[in-house]
Amino acid sequence: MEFTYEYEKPVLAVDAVVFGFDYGDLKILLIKRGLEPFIGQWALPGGFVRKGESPDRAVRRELAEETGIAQEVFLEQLYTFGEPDRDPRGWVLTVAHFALVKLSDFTIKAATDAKDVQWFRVSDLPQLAFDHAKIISMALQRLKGKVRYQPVGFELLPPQFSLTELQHLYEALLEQKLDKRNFRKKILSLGILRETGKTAKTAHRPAALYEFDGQQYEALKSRGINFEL
Amino acid sequence: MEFTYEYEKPVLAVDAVVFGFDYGDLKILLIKRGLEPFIGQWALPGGFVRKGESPDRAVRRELAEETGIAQEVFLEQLYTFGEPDRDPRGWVLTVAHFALVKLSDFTIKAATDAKDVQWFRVSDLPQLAFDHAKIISMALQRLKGKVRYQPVGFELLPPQFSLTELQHLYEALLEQKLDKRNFRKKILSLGILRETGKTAKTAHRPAALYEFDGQQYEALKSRGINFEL
DNA sequence: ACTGTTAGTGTTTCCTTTACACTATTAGAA
DNA sequence: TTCTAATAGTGTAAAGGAAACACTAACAGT
Repeated sequence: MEFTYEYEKPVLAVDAVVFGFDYGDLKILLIKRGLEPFIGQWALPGGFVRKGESPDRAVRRELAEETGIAQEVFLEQLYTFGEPDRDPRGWVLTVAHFALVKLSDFTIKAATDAKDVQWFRVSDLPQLAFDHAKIISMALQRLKGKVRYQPVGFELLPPQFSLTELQHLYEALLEQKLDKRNFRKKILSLGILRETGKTAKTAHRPAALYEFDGQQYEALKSRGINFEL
Repeated sequence: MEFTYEYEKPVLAVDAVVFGFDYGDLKILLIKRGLEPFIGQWALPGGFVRKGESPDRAVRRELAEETGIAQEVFLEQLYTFGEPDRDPRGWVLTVAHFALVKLSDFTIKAATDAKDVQWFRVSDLPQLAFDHAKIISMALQRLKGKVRYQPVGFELLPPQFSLTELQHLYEALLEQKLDKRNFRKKILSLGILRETGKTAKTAHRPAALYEFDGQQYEALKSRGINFEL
């Protein structure tokens, strides 16, 4: 650090807004703080970055430690919050991320250790520590924007799903009802879905289950889509 | 800093990718480094964040100091680069921003002090210090994406401009030729332009000059546009 | 077999996007 | 003063994509 010794340094933290989708509701994973400040309040999962670690790696480590999310998840940097007074402990900068997970993959700690890790409906969030409400609000805005030109929504669904489920997800993200026939036409025309042949078992007509065609999906993700409905 | 003393801290820097537009070319403002490391090489304007300062404020201060850009400019956070080995001095995190400026506003230091502050065509950049090439590449990608759903391009033009100039700008940003008639139809239909009545003076038929309708423009910026051409 | 419940399917209308070529206006030169 | 060079400015038709809309199909459970 030979050229920079004159500058004071901030503490570096990361946070993650983890989105999940369940029975028609968009949800966020929160943790009840066990330490001061804001002890007992709900907060985003996250923590301090260690030396030699990139923010990205730090988030993944924290997610694994705090919530049991170890597998590969969609993770993207959101924004860096650096207002000098955002943390009562002093100068703490946080690089906020947002993640999309398939709730089916893990009923995680949120089930076992259910007291301090919990899913909350986006429409029904508790009071939050720090400036985390602001972070969540920005994450939501970003997710809603993203959905229109990238097929990210799929990251939130189980490996196999019905078109109706997919439609409910988009309706939740876009906050509007969609026409069933137009939606199916559009989605199928993207060419990223494959029929599995399986059907859901229900007390009524069973829905055909679909899955992604990995390659097509990747191609489309980089090329971008125009998803206006 | 009572709860966090156990963590090593990074040095915090900011950088700005400043875009300008001039005679059909998209340009970026670079500074020749006067200090080690990378002395004598071109780099993005930027510097260290001081305690009590937000990254946003730090960028504006650095821009004023290093390039003379004092006025209000469009400035947005781009991405935070935190790879542990990105700076030979040690752990230096940078919050990169991108800015759009009207070249007409200031022939700034880039003219007077021309040796160490200079505009470079995006298509013709020199070798860059640190990971600044990567930062620029991301800024370009972001700008190109943004142009499609926000009328940001206007930030790069002088207060009054002809439709042809505007079209050239969009062609440079989107990297494709546009049809003149369709372009004009689309732009005018947005309702954010106002004819000034003035004309450019040239050696041929003079073009009508337009300016923005401030309110309409703001409304549209927040609502977003769908600018596909 | 009947009921309740959700899955699944096509067509028409409208609007937006695209493709396309000639006339108008000025400065400057002859 | 006329002519030339250079860019500004203008409309329409065809095609493609989005939007609106209602009924039949399949299953579980009674």
